[in-house]
Amino acid sequence: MATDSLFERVWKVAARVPRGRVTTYGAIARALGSPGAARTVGWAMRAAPARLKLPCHRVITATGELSPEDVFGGPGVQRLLLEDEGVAFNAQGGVDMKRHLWIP
DNA sequence: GCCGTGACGATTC
DNA sequence: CGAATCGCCACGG
Repeated sequence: MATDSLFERVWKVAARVPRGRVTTYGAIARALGSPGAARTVGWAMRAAPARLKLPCHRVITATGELSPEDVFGGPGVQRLLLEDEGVAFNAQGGVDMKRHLWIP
């Protein structure tokens, strides 16, 4: 363990995201000291082992857009999970980051 | 050590 | 306003 890779750091931060809140890839990357590694953060999420139980559904893009639904096992799954936690959505189908954006 | 790839981000057209 | 493009960084082969 102790793999100092960015991946593990991302997983650690993502696991700290409180319920009912969401964070962005760029925010995590920036918290890790790599503001331009937003893509790498998303990549880490995709490679995140399910056994970590990471609330990846709470990690969205800076525009409030959610991740590919296919990855969550079905369309609207991520949105349902967030709604269940009390997260509000815009008419555009995006998360209301102004109220739920959480930064490590 | 180089190339390709990718749950992004911001800018430009 | 919507779509397209470039740029960013890190990992795997």
